[in-house]
Amino acid sequence: MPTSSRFAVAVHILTFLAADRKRAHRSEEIAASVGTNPSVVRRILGDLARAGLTSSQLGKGGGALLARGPKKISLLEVFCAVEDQNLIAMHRTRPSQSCEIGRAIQPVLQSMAATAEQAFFDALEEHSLKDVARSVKTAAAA
Amino acid sequence: MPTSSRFAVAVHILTFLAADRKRAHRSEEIAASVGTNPSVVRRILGDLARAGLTSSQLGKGGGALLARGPKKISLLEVFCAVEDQNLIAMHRTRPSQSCEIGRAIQPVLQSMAATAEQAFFDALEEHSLKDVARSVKTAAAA
DNA sequence: TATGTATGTAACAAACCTAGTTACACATAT
DNA sequence: ATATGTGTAACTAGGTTTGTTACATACATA
Repeated sequence: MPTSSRFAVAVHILTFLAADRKRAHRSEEIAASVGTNPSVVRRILGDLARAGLTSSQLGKGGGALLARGPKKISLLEVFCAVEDQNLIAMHRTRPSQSCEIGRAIQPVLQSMAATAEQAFFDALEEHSLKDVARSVKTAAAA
Repeated sequence: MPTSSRFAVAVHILTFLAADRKRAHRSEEIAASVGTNPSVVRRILGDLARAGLTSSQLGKGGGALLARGPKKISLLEVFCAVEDQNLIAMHRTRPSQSCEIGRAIQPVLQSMAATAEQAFFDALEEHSLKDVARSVKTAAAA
């Protein structure tokens, strides 16, 4: 169950920045494209900056900039910057420790979940922001 | 972000059933192992039964049973039975349709998300309930 | 240096989802 | 008939996400 849309918004923001790297873009400008509030954009830009994917300039003419070329930004990096990396959650309550299954199930599940999560991450790593930007441009031209 | 623990609970329930297929197990008995309320177990058993993974018997001596051998139940089936299959959510609000990026980003993202989700599913499919049951038994013996 | 601009972040509300709880109708074995 | 156990609805409490507002701070520029 996908509860957060932060990854989608983050990729949108980065694609927006990638489309014109000549100047900084204000959160207000980006928010208009995303269809949300500038503050929401700044919140996510905060995560992206902390992950080293963007930088920001204050004051007049300021805004957000891509910190490196879109070819060098993978979707995995974006995902890790803004989303919880646990795709599979364990029990909310602790299983009975007096039951053999209750005692042993979580580590077993964790390790199997880890292989699936790793496969997911590996696939995300295959796509770069450049790929997204290119596909968007192609779709827009059609 | 993993908001639901249904998959973990479902696997726990099925592992419990797999450990003793000779008789039906009551939701109360299973709930004690999981550490939750019998009604929560019955709710998830309902999903599992709808997916054809378990069956239930009413009345005295009743309870839940595995509908087939644990070797023939993959974790992917369990996941699909109880969880939303979209690991990556799109924007909550609709992006600006007057912006090229806003118009094109979602299908592009969807298709890239689909490859990552597929990789996740493929990995889950590699593990059967039997694998889980075996690992749990091994861990319990140690 | 003063001014205007844009960010970063906190605080709060609204909407939504999950899991726990209770209750009860219905099916089934004995 | 009776006791047992499921299936499901309804409700609550708790947590999370996003939208919104507000404001201190940093920076460019005149």
